[in-house]
Amino acid sequence: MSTERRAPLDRRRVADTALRLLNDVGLDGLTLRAIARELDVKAPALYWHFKDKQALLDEMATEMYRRMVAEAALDPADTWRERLLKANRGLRAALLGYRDGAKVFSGSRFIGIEHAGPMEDNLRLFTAAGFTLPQAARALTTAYLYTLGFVTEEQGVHPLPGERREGYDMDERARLMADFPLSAQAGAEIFEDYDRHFEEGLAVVVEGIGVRYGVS
Amino acid sequence: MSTERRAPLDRRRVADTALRLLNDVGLDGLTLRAIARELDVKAPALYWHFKDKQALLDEMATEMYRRMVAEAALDPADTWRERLLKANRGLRAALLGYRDGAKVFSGSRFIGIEHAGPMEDNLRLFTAAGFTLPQAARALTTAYLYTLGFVTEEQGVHPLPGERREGYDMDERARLMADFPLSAQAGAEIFEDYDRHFEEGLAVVVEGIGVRYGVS
DNA sequence: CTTGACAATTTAACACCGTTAAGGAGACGC
DNA sequence: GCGTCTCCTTAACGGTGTTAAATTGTCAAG
Repeated sequence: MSTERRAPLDRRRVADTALRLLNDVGLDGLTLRAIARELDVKAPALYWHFKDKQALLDEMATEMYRRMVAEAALDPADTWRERLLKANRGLRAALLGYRDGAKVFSGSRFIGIEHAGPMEDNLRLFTAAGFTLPQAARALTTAYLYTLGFVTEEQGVHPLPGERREGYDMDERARLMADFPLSAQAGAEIFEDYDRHFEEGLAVVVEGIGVRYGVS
Repeated sequence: MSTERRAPLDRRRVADTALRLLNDVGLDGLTLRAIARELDVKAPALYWHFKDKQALLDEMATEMYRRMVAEAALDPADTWRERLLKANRGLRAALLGYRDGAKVFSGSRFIGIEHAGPMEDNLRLFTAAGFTLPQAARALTTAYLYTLGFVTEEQGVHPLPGERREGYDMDERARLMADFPLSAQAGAEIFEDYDRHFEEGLAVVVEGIGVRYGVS
């Protein structure tokens, strides 16, 4: 008689399912009822594991971070430049892995202290390379904020890699911009090849860090 | 008998009222019913002027932009460095002027082409300074994305200048971080003096642009 | 004047949302 | 066999964005 009882939920499993669902329905469609349905459970059951929806989103962001660090094995022999590039490329890739990933990430806070380990590694590497601690913190944060801003805008245009959001009619745009030739030309380029543009901006930031803090 | 009829609404007045209300109630509290109440009108009336709530938010973002450019009179004699600094300081100040300003701004799109004028000015100034057009576009965008990322995070901690959001208990943080001395020390500094940190990161970006594109 | 068209708004309703309160089923120690 | 604790369900509440239909005021044409 199939008295098999489903294993009880836990925070990680809920967050995992919610992250999977996120790619189908987006942040707007990510309702507690939809998540619960996916878990074969009713919505209020989630309140046993999370005090409110924000707590669930926090767990999701934390889970995203866990997967990110699990994927990018940091090489202790990295130069600070390599580390900065790898970390921010990895961050972008992780965020792009989920629809509205950047919004979820930047709208939430990590639970626990799991982020402190990699952070400590990075700070140690940077201070060893000649940065003072405040400089190291500023360098890492500045690059982090650039990446977050970049992906947030990117996902406004490309909800998932490959997909393009409606409302970006390039032909109409060109017509409206007739009186602004530079903007028209620049804009046409800006909305394409995000990979290259990300690298370009990241290189600018890295270069700026090296120059401003006198570290090579 | 006071047959005075209220002047009919228009998009700008609605956006203006909504922006004023935003500072009181935040993005979550900014409901159509609340905006309508403020305008002495019922919620569905707003649908005569906007096709949906996102269209209203787009108008709000556009209005924010209008006020920003109105405030920062651009000097055509600026060097590209001065222009980049002024523009991004102005952007940050404008976003900080509204609770959740960065979220509203980056979650919306401009209506019309009002942003093309200043953009054209900037591109002209940069190309005249020796940048190629793609370089100019990348330089401006990179700084813009840094600023947007910065203020987004900043407003996560300080909803309005001066106010501090709950849930950032620094003492408890210090205790949890006992095993990560560098992170603990860096974090303590990161969460303070946003003005200085913004300038620091912006200087890094500007410096990087100058070096990478070989313009001084 | 009356009539009709049009703009701007209200009233009423819908489906859905996050969240809470109360209770029930099963497992476990005493 | 009984109480306790965990985990979940059922039912409900107030609030949300949004739509359809009816209503009011304005103004031009006949």
